[in-house]
Amino acid sequence: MTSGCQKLPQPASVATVNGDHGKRPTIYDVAREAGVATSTVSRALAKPDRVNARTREHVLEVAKRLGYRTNPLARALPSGRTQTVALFVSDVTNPHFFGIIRGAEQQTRAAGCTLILGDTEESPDLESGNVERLSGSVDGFVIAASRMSDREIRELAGRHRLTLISRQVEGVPSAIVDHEDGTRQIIEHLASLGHTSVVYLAGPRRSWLAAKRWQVIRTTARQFGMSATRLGPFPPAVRGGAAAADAAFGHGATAAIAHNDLLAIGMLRRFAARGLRVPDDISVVGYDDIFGADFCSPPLTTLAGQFEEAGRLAVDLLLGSRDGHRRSRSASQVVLPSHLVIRDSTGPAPARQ
Amino acid sequence: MTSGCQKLPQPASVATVNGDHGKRPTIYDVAREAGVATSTVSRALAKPDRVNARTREHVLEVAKRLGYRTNPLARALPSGRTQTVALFVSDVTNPHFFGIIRGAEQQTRAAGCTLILGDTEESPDLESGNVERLSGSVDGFVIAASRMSDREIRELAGRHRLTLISRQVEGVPSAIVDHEDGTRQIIEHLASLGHTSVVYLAGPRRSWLAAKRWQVIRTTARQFGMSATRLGPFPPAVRGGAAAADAAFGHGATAAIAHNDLLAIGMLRRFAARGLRVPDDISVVGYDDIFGADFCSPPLTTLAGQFEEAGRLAVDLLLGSRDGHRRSRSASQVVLPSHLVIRDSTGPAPARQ
DNA sequence: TTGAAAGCGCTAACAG
DNA sequence: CTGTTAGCGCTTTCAA
Repeated sequence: MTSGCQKLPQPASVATVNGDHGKRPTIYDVAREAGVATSTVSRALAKPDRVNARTREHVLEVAKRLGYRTNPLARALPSGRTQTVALFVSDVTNPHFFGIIRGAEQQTRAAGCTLILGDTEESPDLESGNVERLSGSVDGFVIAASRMSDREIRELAGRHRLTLISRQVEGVPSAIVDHEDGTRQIIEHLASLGHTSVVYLAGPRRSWLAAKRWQVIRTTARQFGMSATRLGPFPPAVRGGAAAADAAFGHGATAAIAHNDLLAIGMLRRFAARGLRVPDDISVVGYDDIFGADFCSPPLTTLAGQFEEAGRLAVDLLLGSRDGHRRSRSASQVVLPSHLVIRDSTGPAPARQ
Repeated sequence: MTSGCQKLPQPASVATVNGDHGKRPTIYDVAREAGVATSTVSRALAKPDRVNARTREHVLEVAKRLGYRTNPLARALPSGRTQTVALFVSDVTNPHFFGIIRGAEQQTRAAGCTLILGDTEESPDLESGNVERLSGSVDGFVIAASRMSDREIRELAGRHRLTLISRQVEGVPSAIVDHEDGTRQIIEHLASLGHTSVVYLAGPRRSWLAAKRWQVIRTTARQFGMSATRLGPFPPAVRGGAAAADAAFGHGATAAIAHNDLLAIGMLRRFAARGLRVPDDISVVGYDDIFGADFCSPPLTTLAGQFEEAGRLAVDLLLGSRDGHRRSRSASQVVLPSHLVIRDSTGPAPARQ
């Protein structure tokens, strides 16, 4: 199973290009060439101000001449600091994570570190398994839309540096987009259009977001005198849309809130295929404002948020650049604003027949 | 600049959870506890068949009891093998790369390795810079849609293990989707619809694909008695579509081939905004069949390919699992089949006025 | 300010 | 089959 990574033929022309017998020069080579001790080379490279200016210049010059490149592994061994951060998402092909990935990548790079990306395929076991596997080669973890239980997360956070995206667990730093307030906005929007009955097409059973959203939909709907029903769970992907659409239609609601845009887009397609008009017959709302939400038919009303910023923040929290000073008792739980983007998939409730 | 990754506060309750003073047990701990030498522990872990069955059992049992986890850094230092592969894409937010990323991730994991993802932002310098930076922490590189020159790539391939996706360079292993034949299919399709004049909305100047495609469009169009014009370059993103659409319309062609689906979708939107009908007034074709190509308006005719497989293959080629035996003189250059997906954005050429 | 030397945790000869 | 002993390349006391 792990055999694939064993035999690695050398690059074709290694000897041709690299003069030094194909081996990278080490600080020993530099030290010898420069006539100083290895520790001096190490200092000149890592903490330039703790070395005489002239020797530093000299060492650096020699290092450059020899084409010296510091070996990150060797550097990491004593310190344990790998300058690497791992990001796990539940599905790399879900456009929802694009912004998160991009933001995390940017911030990681800005901090001089490297990002490792993992796909956990909606599986809590793959999440914890990956953490264990990479623990040791990574300085910390960012988990987006974790499917683990609060207990598992807290346990993991106790043993590893860990921050969360789109998930809140007490005592664990996190960055989320305000979907509670956002969900309220959705209900208000639907209420203002005269809808009195709404269904929520739920996401995965283990999704914390799905639970939270349903909770807010339920209580807010009640405030507005609307009936609310939860259907599902459905896979949070376009392919889940057919079943979701049929369920929503079967229920007879005039408005449907899908767990995410992928599901909503899938529903749109199914409605079209069945000859139902959106929003005339039924209104549809999604979450995330993903790529495509603006050009599907009809363009989707959806809750947008700063997910790229969430990615950046999560990395910041992990590396301590932002919350470093005020490390209060409770871990920082950042909530980013969200706003409802109203497009054409929502409209006035159809007149009661 | 690299300060962000320095100070890393320990996880909150490390002492609470971890009995051993918060330090991970090493093979020394296991060896002492098991009453054997460290080398025996090492063997029991790494090459189980080179150790007495009973001692192995014992060692493994002790290791588990102590919660031993092998330190990948320490393991990698002597061997230089990090069990890690880096994948660079020119833009992480381009859905085109989803399949590639997913395929590469899968195959890497299947080989017991870990994938590092990098965004090179369309910059050849970032590509080579990233390679240099990660060289040493990675066993090899996969670069998708490289913007480097052939010379640079060859030079890099000489010093590092490297495979390419969507790019062919002599002597460097690669996996591409057959866009030459695919482009031919596109032209044939347009010709069969009666189009006699086609424009190619070109991708980035440094894009090898863009150059290749134009070349095939040009020669094939001639064979079919069509006129072909290249316009651009345009940014290969939705936002590039407005300029591309205007240019295509201004040119007066009845068919437009966009460098990729992102650009094509952007064009579709611009045409709609300007009141032009697709395909009645102008036909539009894209490349990649990305997420969204099937539900934009109108759904896009585009060239589809097995990009996920390309991702898998590139990793395979890198790790040597597939081409290991037949390491012939010329590096393997795999070409995957492509096929034209005909949707509603192409139609009969408008009658000549 | 610089050098000598002892590791970081694991692997790989080389003996036994 | 198992133990001893060097390293891998870099950092880091501790002296000088």
